[in-house]
Parts: sequence; structure tokens; C-alpha cells
Amino acid sequence: MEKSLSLTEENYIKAIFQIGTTPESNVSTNALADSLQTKPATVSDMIKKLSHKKLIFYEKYKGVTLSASGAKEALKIIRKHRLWEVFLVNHLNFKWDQVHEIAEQLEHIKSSELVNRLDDFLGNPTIDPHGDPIPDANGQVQLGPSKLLSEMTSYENGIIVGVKNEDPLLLQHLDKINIRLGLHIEVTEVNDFDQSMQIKLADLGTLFLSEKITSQILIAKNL
Amino acid sequence: MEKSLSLTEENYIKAIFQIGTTPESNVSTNALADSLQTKPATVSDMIKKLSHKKLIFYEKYKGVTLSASGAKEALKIIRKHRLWEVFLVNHLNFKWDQVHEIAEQLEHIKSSELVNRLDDFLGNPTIDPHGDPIPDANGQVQLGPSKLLSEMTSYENGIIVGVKNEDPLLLQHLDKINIRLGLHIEVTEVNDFDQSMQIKLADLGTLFLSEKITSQILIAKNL
DNA sequence: ATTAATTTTTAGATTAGTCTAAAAATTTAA
DNA sequence: TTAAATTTTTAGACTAATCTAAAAATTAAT
Repeated sequence: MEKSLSLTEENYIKAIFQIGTTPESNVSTNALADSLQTKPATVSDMIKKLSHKKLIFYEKYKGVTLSASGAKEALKIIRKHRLWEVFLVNHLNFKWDQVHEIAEQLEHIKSSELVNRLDDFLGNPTIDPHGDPIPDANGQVQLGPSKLLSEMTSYENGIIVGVKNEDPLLLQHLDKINIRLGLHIEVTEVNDFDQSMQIKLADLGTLFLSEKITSQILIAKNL
Repeated sequence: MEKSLSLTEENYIKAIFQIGTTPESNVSTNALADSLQTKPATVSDMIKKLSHKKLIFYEKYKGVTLSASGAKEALKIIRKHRLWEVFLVNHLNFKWDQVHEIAEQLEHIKSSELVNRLDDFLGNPTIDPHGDPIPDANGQVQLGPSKLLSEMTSYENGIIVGVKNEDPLLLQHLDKINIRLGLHIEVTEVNDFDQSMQIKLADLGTLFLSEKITSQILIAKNL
């Protein structure tokens, strides 16, 4: 029985998972320090520790990659985070921009029994309130193909399935302009100069969106 | 804005609250060390720290008492603990002997918004699954008069309203012999030698209970 | 009322996680 | 391809929470 991870270790593992686009991509010391609001020297030390515990692969000056057991841990944390977000929004009536911070705490509660019962209580949801997929008890994620709204061209259409970022300011803004998951969307015009877009939202008329926003919205063909 | 307490500080404050029978009673260093599974030297250090933060009153060699702000913090933690226990039992189908350990973690989640919404979601319960009263958002507890089953004499009767201890082994045993909160109980015989008792349980016949058990069960006249 | 037993505190170390400052390695650019 | 800029690591120190061992104070007992 391996000893369970400290809160700090869990946060490092999660950050490595979330920064690395693919499981194989190396995550730099500075990127981690940035994401964890700490200093590179601190990260350097912690990397040695996690590497010693075989949770990550590490070569000096080359950045880190999660090992199989590290990735498994990361998925467990992410599963908990997203399930708690569903609970907060669906049962405690929080808005989608209010749940991230609380879920950051709840994701560290240790009890697989709890997580699995919560999962059942919630009806085994597959996505969280921001459209992010929820890993199952075995760490499997199923996500249909999706792309950023900013990568679409005129006349393309699809359904809003997620938001890349949990920044409350972004989420509140999307609320204000009536952008929600599940809505059908069609690109009517793309401005060559700044990549801003005009889009048509089912029933809700046209909207003008800057690239800052279109690059945060995920679109899929069918939900 | 005072900085929020560390997990360790919260656990000390809670232990002081729970050991001190009355708010004024002094709690000894050894009793705290015992309850927190730590060493008296460690407690001695932490006492200085909490005293410096004005959460407790402390005089060398005389033990400690909670200050007003310390008691307020303790009640906040206990409120969270008991609300989460209600959630675990009523909505996630945990048994009453399985929830203590998980609630020990959940009680440290920081968000008064969360606690209050949870309270509403649960229907503003006044007692937890073990019959302990749940403080309201202002830290007020309302509990009817109750006494230990072991303090009752022959022919006395009442309703089971609580269990003093959350030890899973005790709780599982009570389950096995069909003792649950809310049941009407009558003492039929008290053995002078060992204080063991014969009791009659509404509909469920007679039971024989040792003093070890009767001293853990709380009885009230009306619920 | 001394002595013995117990409780509490102090002194000095240890570990996890963090920091700053400086050195070393790598990458970028002239 | 060597110098400059950047990134990463090391060295040394700090804080919170803990420990053991020993000293000091209090309480109990003869």
C-alpha cells in the first residue's frame, strides 16, 4: 500500500497533467512554477521528490512527464473536481463561474467510496458544468472530437460543448451574452485582421466575439 | 480580515471545544495530546500560538479555555461536520458508522456560501445522524434536555435521541441490535452489581445492555 | 511538610514546503 | 560559433508542525 499523496503533491500532479497537452509532452519547470504560483526553485525540488516516487519522469533541464501511476492519480483528482462541480451547480444552485475555487478544495477529499457514491447520486454525468469530460472510476475519459471556435471558418456550424478556461470573469461574460453549453452556433463572418467573428446563435440572434473569447470556446458536430 | 485558520489549528480548536464540558472548563495539555494523537510538547507549543491569536485563554500549567472567537470557530467547524454527515447518510446512503472519518475531512472546506447552501439543500436539519445538534449559521445550538440511558432507573421511559460516541464498532453493534434514533425505550430492570440493564424497545421486544453501552446512549422525554 | 509522582514546559532536532541569491546548463542570436 | 539571454538547478535559510529528552512546576501521598 503506497502512502497517499500530500495536498501539494496532488496539486503538482494535476498541474503537470493539465499543462501537458499530450501525455508525452514535457512540462517545463517555469511553466509549472507559473501555474502553481510558486518559484522555479521550489518546483525543481518538488520535481525531484515526485520523480523519486515514480510519479513523473524527469531528466535534468528537460522538463517532466507523468508516469502511468502519475497520470492515474491526476485523473482521480480531476474526476473528483468535476463531479463536485456538478453537485455544486445541479444541487446547490451555484453558477458555473462560482464553483471552481470550492472544487479545488473538495477534489482533495480522500475516499473512493465517497466519489463513487457521489457519481451515482449525480446520475453518472459525463461532463462537468463547463463541458469538460468526467473520467470514470477507471480513469477513462470519453470525449467526442471538438475544436476551438477560433479555428472555424465562415458558414461552419456546430454545438457549444465546452469552455477551455474557468476564469469567473470569462464565464460571467458568456452568461451575459447568453452563451451556454448545448447551443447551436454558426459562424457568419471572420475578420481577417484580428480574427474576431460574427456568429449566429440559435434563436438568440447574432453576436460579435473577439478572438480572446472564440479561442476559449469548444465546438463539436454532435453532442 | 483575520487570516483563516490552518487545518491543524482548526483541529486543536475543535478538540478543545469537545473536551471542555462547559465553555469555562479548563482543558489540560495531556488531554489535548491524547485526543489529537500527538505529544504534550507539541500541544504546549500550539497552545502558545493559539493564545497569541486570542483564540484561547491560557495560563502556564493551568490548561486552556476557548475565547469567544475560538468558540465561534469551533461551532463553525462542528456545524460543517454535522451537515456533511447528514448529506452522506441521507443522500449518498452511507451508514451512520461510516461517515465520521469522511466528515473529518469535509469539515475543513472553506466557504460559508457552500455551508449555507448545503444546509438549505438538506432542509435545515437540527440533528446529525447520531442525534447531535447542528449549530445554525450564527452558531446557535438548540437541544432539548436529555440524559444518559445509564442514568435512568427501572420503569423510566423516553426516546433515544443520540449517541455520545462515533466509534464505528459501537454504531455497528447498535445497528445489529436494532437500536436507532427516535425509538421509544423503557427500562425494565437495572442490575445493581454491574449497572447492566434490561430494556423494552417499542415493538422490538426486550434487550439486555451492559453499562458500556447504556453510558453512550442519550434519552429525552419528547423529541 | 517533605518527598514522590505526574504534568507541563523548554531546548534542540527533524521534515515538508517554501523562499532568495547565485551558479550552471541550455537556448538564442549576433 | 562565441556571446548574450534564458532556464534550471543548487546552496542556504525560513516557517509550521512535529518529535525526544530533560528541566521545571504542580499535585498527590506518605
